[in-house]
Amino acid sequence: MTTVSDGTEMRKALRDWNIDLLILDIMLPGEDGFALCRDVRRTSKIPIIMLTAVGEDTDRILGLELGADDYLTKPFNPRELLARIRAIFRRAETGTTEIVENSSEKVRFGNWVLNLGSRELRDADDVVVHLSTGEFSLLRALVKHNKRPLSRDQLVDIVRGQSSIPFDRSIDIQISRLRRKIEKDAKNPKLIKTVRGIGYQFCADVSPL
Amino acid sequence: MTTVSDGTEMRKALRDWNIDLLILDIMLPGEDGFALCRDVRRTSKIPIIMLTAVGEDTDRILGLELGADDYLTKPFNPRELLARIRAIFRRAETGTTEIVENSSEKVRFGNWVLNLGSRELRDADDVVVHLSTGEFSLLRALVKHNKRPLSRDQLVDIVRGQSSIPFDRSIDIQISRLRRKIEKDAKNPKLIKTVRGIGYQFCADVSPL
DNA sequence: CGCAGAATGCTTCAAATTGTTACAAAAACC
DNA sequence: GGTTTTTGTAACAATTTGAAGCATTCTGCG
Repeated sequence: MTTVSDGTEMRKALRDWNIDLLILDIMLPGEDGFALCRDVRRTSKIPIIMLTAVGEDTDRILGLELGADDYLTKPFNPRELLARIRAIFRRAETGTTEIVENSSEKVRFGNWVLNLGSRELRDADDVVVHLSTGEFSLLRALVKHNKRPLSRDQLVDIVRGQSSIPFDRSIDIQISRLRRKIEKDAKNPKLIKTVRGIGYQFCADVSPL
Repeated sequence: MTTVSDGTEMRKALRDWNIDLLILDIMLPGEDGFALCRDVRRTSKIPIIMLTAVGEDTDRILGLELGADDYLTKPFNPRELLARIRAIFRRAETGTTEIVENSSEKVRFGNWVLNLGSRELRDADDVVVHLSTGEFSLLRALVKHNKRPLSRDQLVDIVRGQSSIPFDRSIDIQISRLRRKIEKDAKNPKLIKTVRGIGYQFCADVSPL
């Protein structure tokens, strides 16, 4: 669970983490909840629960019209919140792609098995391929955000925990080194594809093991 | 059970002990419970129960938003506290990594058995490998915080009970000596891995015996 | 098509970080 | 007191990483 205090932080969190659900208070400093809700909806189908003040019927209606999936009146019963969250996920059972869960220790993709606990990458013959700390972090980030393009900024932020300076090409070099290790043909990458103008994207199917 | 009286002590306890569950009073000297809760959540998935004053609904909501798993209103019934603790552990049944319990005397990892009481390390043939005091402390710290990276500062603090002076490399040498004793191939460590820029991480599966 | 400009790939190299050896100080032991 | 063990310091070796810079690929346009 990530808690942020304004729209800017929210966008950053949505970008850097795999957020499954958004709970949005209407009363916020800076941009209000409605604006954020509409904004998120433009780019994402992530479930949104809006928190409204007591009995503001118009607020609820507006929120739902702007794309919220549910609303809750403050003060609310946590059990009710949990119930609504479960309900939303039941409802959205269909098209989710979040295969990689935080809890799963090993994941498989292509002919590789990546052990997230022991930081080991093994090929089909169970032979360990050594990854440096940076290579492992980068691969973990890509695998975790499987099938969605990540910008260099995002990757630097995830791997190094700081935002990148302009003209920073370090990620490109790490990608290059990683490809050399995990791609059959580094010239024709099948796992880590370049999304020109955006960044990189992990393309293989990732399944927990 | 460990009881501490402020945030600083809490962080120290969380770092130096294997805490399974945190009960956090909102009313605290210094940093308040919310700040601590959010802070803990940034680095840990440890279950948190917050203690709130009577009927402060907003407190409850805020606590849950900041990552608490449950709340309890003061004054509370001890039975209820127990029930909620059990519920949380049931709920979290899935992805817990805290295999090493405080109570277990011996642990196994790789081909080794470490007796935490008698401070003896034995190999698969039951032969004792002698560890110095420092080596044992370091190994115990790593095993206890199994699968999470520990900074040099943390390790020095745990092993020597004082914070390190800058440019202190003593931990690196101790790690090197420990690896020479417990790793099959000290050049390719499987048990104690380096996390560049962070510290060291114990990677093997640890199970109580 | 061919070209210019931009984005990306990748080699080389130096800086930063970590690993390890040798030796001395400190502590423990007898 | 003398000896052994343990631990830290200094120095050097090995590894990892990012910057510089050139090569290559892609895109839009004449």
